[in-house]
Order: sequence, then structure tokens, then C-alpha cells
Amino acid sequence: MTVSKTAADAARASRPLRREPVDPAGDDSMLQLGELSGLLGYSLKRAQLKVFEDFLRCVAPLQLTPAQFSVLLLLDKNPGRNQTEIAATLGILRPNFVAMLDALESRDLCARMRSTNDRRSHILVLTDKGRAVLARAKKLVANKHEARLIEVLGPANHAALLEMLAKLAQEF
Amino acid sequence: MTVSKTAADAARASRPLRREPVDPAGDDSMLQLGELSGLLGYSLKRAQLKVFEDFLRCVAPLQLTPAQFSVLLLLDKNPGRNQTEIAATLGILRPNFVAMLDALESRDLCARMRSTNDRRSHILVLTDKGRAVLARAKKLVANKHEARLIEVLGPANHAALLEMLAKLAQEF
DNA sequence: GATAATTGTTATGCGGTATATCAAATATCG
DNA sequence: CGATATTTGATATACCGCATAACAATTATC
Repeated sequence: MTVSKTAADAARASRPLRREPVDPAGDDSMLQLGELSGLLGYSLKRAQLKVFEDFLRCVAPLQLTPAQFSVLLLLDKNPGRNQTEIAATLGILRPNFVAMLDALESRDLCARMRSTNDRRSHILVLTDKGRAVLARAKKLVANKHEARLIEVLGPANHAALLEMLAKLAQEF
Repeated sequence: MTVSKTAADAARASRPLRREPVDPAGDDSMLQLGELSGLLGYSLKRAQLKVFEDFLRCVAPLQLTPAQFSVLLLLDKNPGRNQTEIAATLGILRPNFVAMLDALESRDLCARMRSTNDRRSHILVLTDKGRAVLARAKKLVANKHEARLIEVLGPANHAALLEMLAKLAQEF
């Protein structure tokens, strides 16, 4: 037998030959996830759904979705911007942002003002009510939602998780 | 003045008074994300979209979505199961699983077989073609998709990320 | 054996996302 | 200047993911 090393051989050799985690196979009515539990995208999506669900619960008294909350946050931090700029920053397409703003404006949380410089664009502003709702939402999010996340993960892990997700969202 | 300590006082005191990260404020055309970058759900969703996008690109030659890939994986690991069981494990509602199976079956990747025990249920099986496609998909996912993730994050971080996401997906 | 529960299915609606298109306003360039 | 191109907000539309109600066939329960 020769000593030829194929790519597969090399890969196998370089791997620390870890034992398969054989998912705990509890109940026989519980299916085996197999390599699904190692798929980052799979866990990512499931975690995202859970986190959004908790967000909605925590901020339910104010009737704000995560997307709406992010719009209010952005308007507060970036006064004087128009629809195109806000939408683009959030990864929302302009056509889809129209109905979103309609909903917020109909609740008197923000307003569109025609720009004097460029009469095509609408300058977006938070109303007083919008600022008040945002302030209350921030407290609910911090004290109920994020607090629970930090509790479950631990502060250090929470920070590390945030950093990794930001890296993925950027340079991937 | 008394020495009463409110909950807010305690929280403020226990916090290591960290400096605000003042997002790098580069270009003046770039908007300030503000506390948005600290919102886990926000980064979670953006990262998830990027990861799914990369998955689709890597496995494009086989024309498989993440959801379809997860179904094939589950069928392979759990032979003899019916639609209800597979769908429930993946968090897919039975009505929505029907069209998904139709698509896979029309491509001859899997098949429904009437159970002899319970003639209501359909036992799901991978076809030979389904097994072949799954095998190729696994390689693409491991060598292109997950490999890139591990490269960007580093192996240790990748493992830590996976663990934290799994924890969130479970006990949250 | 009558009633209830389960399985797969269809129909349907809602929200998120994507593209094409339009009128008004502005920018560009000959 | 004036013709053309671009930008902005908006509408219409379509597709996908996700959710509920309802149904026929089959099986379970009592």
C-alpha cells in the first residue's frame, strides 16, 4: 500500500476526530436532528424567531414591531433625513417603506415634512408622542427584553454574541 | 440626604460605566445606528439573512433552499416518519408542508408511501436521487458555506456562537 | 357502534419582500 | 437656456413564509 494522501485523507487527518454528539435521543417520539444542529443558519433562524417573539411580548403594551421600533430609533438619532435614507439604512425597499410610514404617521408617532431644499423628498420627524412612545419602548426593551437575554446568556456571552452577529451582518 | 438605594441606582452603580461606542460616524451620508447596534434581535435578523443568502449561493447548483435541505437531512436521519412528525420537528405547519413535499416529490427527491399500519399517514422516504443530491449538498454546505463561516469567525467563536444560538432557540 | 381525534389536504388571508412603473421635482449637460 | 436623465415618493403587483379554518378519510375511544 502506498502512502498517497488525498485531500479527503488530509481533511480527515487534520480534524481532531471529535465524537459525534449523537443528539440525546431521549423519547423515541423525538426525531434526530443530526447535522441540522450544526448548521449555523438553522440555529440562527430559530433563535431569531424566538427573540422577535419575546420582543413583541415585551413591547406589546405599545403595539410596536421590531421594524417599527427600529424606525423610531433611527428617526430619533438622525433628524432631518428623508424616506430613502432611513429605509436604505434599515435595508427596507422604498416602496415597502411607504406603508410602514403611513402606519406610524396615522398613529401620530412621526410626520412627513416637505423639504424646502428639495421639494421631492419628505423630511421625517418624530412627533412629541413619537418621542414619548420611543422612550417608553426603550425602557421596556432594556428592562424586559434585553435583560432576559442577558440573564439567559450571561453578560459576557451576550456581548460576545452581539459582536459575532455584527461581524456576520457586515463582512459576510 | 438619605442613603436609600433604588433599583435604578443599583443598576447604574453596578454597571462598569462604559463609554458610549459612538458608532464610527464616518461619512456624513452614513446614518447613526445608535442603540440599534446593541439590539440583539436586529443583528440576529441581519446576520440570518446574510447567512441564508450565502447558503443559497453555495448550494445553488443543486437548487435547494435551506428549508428543503433541512427536510432532506431529517428524512435521511429519520426513516419511516410521516408528514406530521417531520413538519413538527422543523417547526413547519402541516398545511404548509404539503406544497413543500409536492415540490421535492415532483423532483423525485423523496416519495410519500401510504403506511400499512395507519392508512391515513404518509411515510416519507428519500429516493436514490434524493440521497445523491443530499450527499452533494452536504459537501457544498460543509466545504463552501460552513467553511466560510468558520473562516470569518474563527473555529472557537463559531462553536461558541452555535452553542449560544442553540440555547436561545431552546430555552427562550 | 356512535362519537371523538388524527392525517393529509385545500382554501384563504396576512405580512414581508421584490420589481416595474409613474408623476413631480431636480440635476446634468449640450 | 432647454432637452434629457436622475431622483423621490408612491402605486400596483407578485411571490413567499406563515397562520387559521374547514374537509374527507381513517383510526381511536368509550
